[in-house]
Amino acid sequence: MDNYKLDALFAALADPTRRAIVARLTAGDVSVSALADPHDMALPSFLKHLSRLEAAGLVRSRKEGRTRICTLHPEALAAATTWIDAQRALWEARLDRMEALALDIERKDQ
Amino acid sequence: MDNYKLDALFAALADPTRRAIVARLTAGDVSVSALADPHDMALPSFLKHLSRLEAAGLVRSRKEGRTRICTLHPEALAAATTWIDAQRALWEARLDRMEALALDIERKDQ
DNA sequence: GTATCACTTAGCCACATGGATAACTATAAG
DNA sequence: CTTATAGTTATCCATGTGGCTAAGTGATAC
Repeated sequence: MDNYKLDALFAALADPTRRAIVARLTAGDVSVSALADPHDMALPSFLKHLSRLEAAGLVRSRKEGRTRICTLHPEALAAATTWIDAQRALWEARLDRMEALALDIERKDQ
Repeated sequence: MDNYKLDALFAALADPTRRAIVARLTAGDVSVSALADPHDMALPSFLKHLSRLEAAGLVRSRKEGRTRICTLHPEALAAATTWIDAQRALWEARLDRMEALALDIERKDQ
């Protein structure tokens, strides 16, 4: 459901810098420059990663004076796990059908 | 862990065509042309999507005569859910710490 | 009030990605 | 043995992405 959201979400997670940002934010809110510090990268480059996370709904931020504080919104991850779990369920359903069929054939063979 | 795998995996899932391929394959193995049929796209373009799924370990394929049969390998999805679950766990741990701290302060105030 | 700090915006560049066509290979089918 | 089928390979193109520098803005600090 809502394909474009999954696009943005999975794409946001498909980069080590952005995953590191998410991981860092699980420990609490952080300013942009503190978030950027461990990443060997110019600020504008780093900001692009942040905006992609915001676009995906994973991070929100508020301005406090001249600094911007970022907050994680882990609920956004649910869309990803929901999709993945749905695929696993379909796969299991298929295995169950195959097993049922196998039993059926076995029964008829006797 | 194994960052480059997560890169490929999340990137593979960040496209509606590729997610549709995965969903289709949960129902059983399919030849390339049958897989491609519902997608309004030239075969070579479609094949690129397939190769990205194979590169991510989500799909494998074998050749039977002149046709190629694709199989889903849903175990590959585990890397994604493991990472996501780890983030959720970190987030919960943080909430717990905050709650403990709040109780502590409350106690001292009395 | 001037310097500094913490972003922000604008623009540039190399390379990746998603799409296409055209031409090729290998296995059936007739 | 010729034709059709099912992929495959090689190129090409437009756009997106991840990085950069340079210059701007607005809030603090001195």
